Amino acid sequence: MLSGFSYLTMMEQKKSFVVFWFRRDLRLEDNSGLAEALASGLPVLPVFIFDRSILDFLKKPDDRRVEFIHNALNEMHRELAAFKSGIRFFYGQPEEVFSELAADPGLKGVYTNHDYEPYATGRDKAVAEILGTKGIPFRTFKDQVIFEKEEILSGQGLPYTVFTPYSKRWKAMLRESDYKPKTFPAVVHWLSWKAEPIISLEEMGFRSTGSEFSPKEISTELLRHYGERRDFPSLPATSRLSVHLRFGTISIRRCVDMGLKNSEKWLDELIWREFYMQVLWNSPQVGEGKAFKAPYDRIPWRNNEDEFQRWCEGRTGYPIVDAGMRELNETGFMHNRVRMITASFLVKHLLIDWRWGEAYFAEKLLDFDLAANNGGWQWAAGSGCDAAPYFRVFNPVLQTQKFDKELRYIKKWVPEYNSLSYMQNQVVQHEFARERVLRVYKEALQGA
DNA sequence: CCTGGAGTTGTCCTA
DNA sequence: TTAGGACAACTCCAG
Repeated sequence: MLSGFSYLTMMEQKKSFVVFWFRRDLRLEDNSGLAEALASGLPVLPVFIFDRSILDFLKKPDDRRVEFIHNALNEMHRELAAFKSGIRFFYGQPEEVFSELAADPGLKGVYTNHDYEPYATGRDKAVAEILGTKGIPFRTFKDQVIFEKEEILSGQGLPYTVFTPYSKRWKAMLRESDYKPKTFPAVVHWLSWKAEPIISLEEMGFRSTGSEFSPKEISTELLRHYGERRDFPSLPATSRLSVHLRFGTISIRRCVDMGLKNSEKWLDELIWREFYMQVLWNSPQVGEGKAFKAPYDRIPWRNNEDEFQRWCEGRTGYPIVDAGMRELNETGFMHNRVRMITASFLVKHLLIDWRWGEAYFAEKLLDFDLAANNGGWQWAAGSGCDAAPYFRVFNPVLQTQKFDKELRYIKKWVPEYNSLSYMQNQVVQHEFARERVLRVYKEALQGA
């Protein structure tokens, strides 16, 4: 669906312009590629493509992520109206879109930010080739991370596979680098054109869920207490910025600045994000269903469908596990501590393949990010890069005593936690499951 | 090449 | 009641 494009072609034929292509960087401020496009001196036409090959893959019409993206774009679209401009929206395949765009002799370049996932790199390569045949430069920039790809290497020149030395090196490099916000030139030229309203969710087969999105402000007060409060799921003590970092509605440079000033612990979380991104970049097989540590692919998973269903729906009979799954199902978010508990439970207590859990989280999480989700699941399963040792089995009861002693979180999501029928219906007994997983892992990994 | 310290988030048993 | 070690070695990484 490329309608409306011919108007632009006719109007702009005489005039040179460049395109800025938004993807995971849905903001106008401190946006590397956008700042570069504006610095080109030519009028900038902002473009967004609702990518059919991604949208057609999504299962449900009420997808919170599509709605989030839609909202973020609409906001920028309205801001750009003040400049008599707006985002040019497309609904289709990126290759098709750029074949059409490249037909305009006025197009002098396409600017965008680096996107590191396997699908994205393939897509960008194809787009670069299409543009290349017309002699149109495709210029891409680092924006969503401080350090990317192979910028952080060990003394042996290899990518790190252990977090702590990686983070030390990351912090040392930060001290010598310029991570300041990318500012616009004094005079900016947006392409002036008669922009149309954003394509509706309904036109693309989606509908609004009415979800409320977390604010993208960071409270310095929250960050100052982050280290000591972040593990308690009943407290509003985490930043809730994961979704904004996922879609680029907030700048990583601004976050790092806040972390440096207010919370080393939170800064570490931002470094974890980059750590897992570089793991995926340097070991792309982890994104294709492979265990980072190959011997872990020998584990004979039980993969009981009924038990998996109970885990998905929050009916395991373990209140802290069920609370987490219900929070996820109802809101598209789950507190970090509870992500670990639910993941450990699926993999260790139920002996279900971590890929099943990874796929379920991928479908449900508003802040879903391939690198972080895969890294987290492989960490929980023990199969990952810098994984938890396999004999570390979370005890749901002890975790509750430590992190939800007053049962506030549990009562919110599992009000029937105290009923006899609920308590008598545990999917598996902890002691039994613990001994079973230790035995199965040990046997599978023997001689590895 | 060698050396040695260290490794996100835990649990359980023993003394 | 509480502190310490086992759990499993292994590999990473800096010096």
